[in-house]
Amino acid sequence: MITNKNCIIRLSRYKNALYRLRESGAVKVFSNNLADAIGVLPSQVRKDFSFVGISGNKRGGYQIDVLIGKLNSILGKDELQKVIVVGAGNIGTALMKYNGFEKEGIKILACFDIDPRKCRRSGKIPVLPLKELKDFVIAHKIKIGVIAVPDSAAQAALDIMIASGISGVLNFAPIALKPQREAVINNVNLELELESVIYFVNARAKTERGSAI
Amino acid sequence: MITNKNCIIRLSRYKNALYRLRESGAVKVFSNNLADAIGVLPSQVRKDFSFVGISGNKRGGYQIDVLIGKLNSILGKDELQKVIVVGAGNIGTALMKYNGFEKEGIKILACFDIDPRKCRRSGKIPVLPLKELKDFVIAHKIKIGVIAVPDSAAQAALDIMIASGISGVLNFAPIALKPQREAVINNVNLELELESVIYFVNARAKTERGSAI
DNA sequence: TAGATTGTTAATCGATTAACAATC
DNA sequence: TAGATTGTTAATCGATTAACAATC
Repeated sequence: MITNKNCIIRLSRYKNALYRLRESGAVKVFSNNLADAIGVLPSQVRKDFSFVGISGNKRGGYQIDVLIGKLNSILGKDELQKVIVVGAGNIGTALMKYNGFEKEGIKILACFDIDPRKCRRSGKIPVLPLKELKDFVIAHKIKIGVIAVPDSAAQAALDIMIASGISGVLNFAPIALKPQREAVINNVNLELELESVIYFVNARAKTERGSAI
Repeated sequence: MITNKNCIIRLSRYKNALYRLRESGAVKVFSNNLADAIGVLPSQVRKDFSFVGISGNKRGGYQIDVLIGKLNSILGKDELQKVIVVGAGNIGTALMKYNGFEKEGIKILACFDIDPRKCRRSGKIPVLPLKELKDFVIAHKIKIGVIAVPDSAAQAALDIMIASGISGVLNFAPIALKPQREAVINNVNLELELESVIYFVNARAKTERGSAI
């Protein structure tokens, strides 16, 4: 099994590039085309494919249709991926309104919030009371959830999610979560992402000033 | 100069942990305390400090106050970091409403949108017409910007930003951007982050089914 | 066949971890 | 002094890149 997150993300990028290539009329593709398309080396492409057991034709490259099919299967696009969001705040709402998930076969079935004033049963994606999370997740056999609650509520949210059978979490709370049993947790910390940009810009500015002397 | 983004992110985490330690009354700290606090090895802590020229006292650890000061200086917290956001959609709005930036010395001065209906001069953070971006960025000497516009508008947004003097960008558009001159670009792709969780959950499920046979 | 491309093995690179001499 | 901790050097690890035999 692959454990390299970068590899998975590249597989997604290959797939997106392949859709564009197919639309422009291409039928087959070589590792160097794909490499150019996403900005890596051809050997990286072949290595990634080798990791996940994708093979092409010596000298003949890869059939785009076949390749898209294989990548979709590997990335879990064969079936609809059902997701819930916990926390109907800014980030949670942004995710619910985001249109890009549908075309990727990802469907946010519901959002949950502890604040009854934020709950709305009507609407394309219902916002339900947190209490209902467990039954909902079990009923819909949901495995993936997003945590978009304040820091102080994040661990409790995770505990409920895990207890309900969720085993993969995308976490936006800037806090280290401890799952009660093994789970996939992917942390996205927007503050740190912005801080890292700030650091590198400032560092560059300092270096340039320094070297100008 | 450090080029390792992970290292910078750890420095931020050390700093946050140090604030907590100081609040609980601690005055000095050892590399293993910090390591425990953020979940890395003590040698990683010392290595990171060595990268950025932070030194402590042999046998005496590090003075928390001094250490916080040094980290803040390295991370650019000495001065207010002024940031603009381009795109007043879901993500842009979520960032504007997010309260965590202020305590980190990050201030979103304004948001810009091409759609005049989204513009509001009043309000804590004004939403201004995109046309005004250049003058605003020059007038306020802004170096950092966030791209939160749809894919199709992202490259144009970057071009305007770069032309206005911005040299660091946090980009939420799921597209590869090409800066017209050298710039720091940090891409956050929420879709890929979620897809990677989905992959690892599915992969684990498959492996477990496989190994159960 | 000659030439091009894959798939895999080997080399490189960068980051993390371990080890340990210096020293407080 | 003996013991503990730093700071740095060396070893390890994992991922990326290069090289090349296999082969279409």
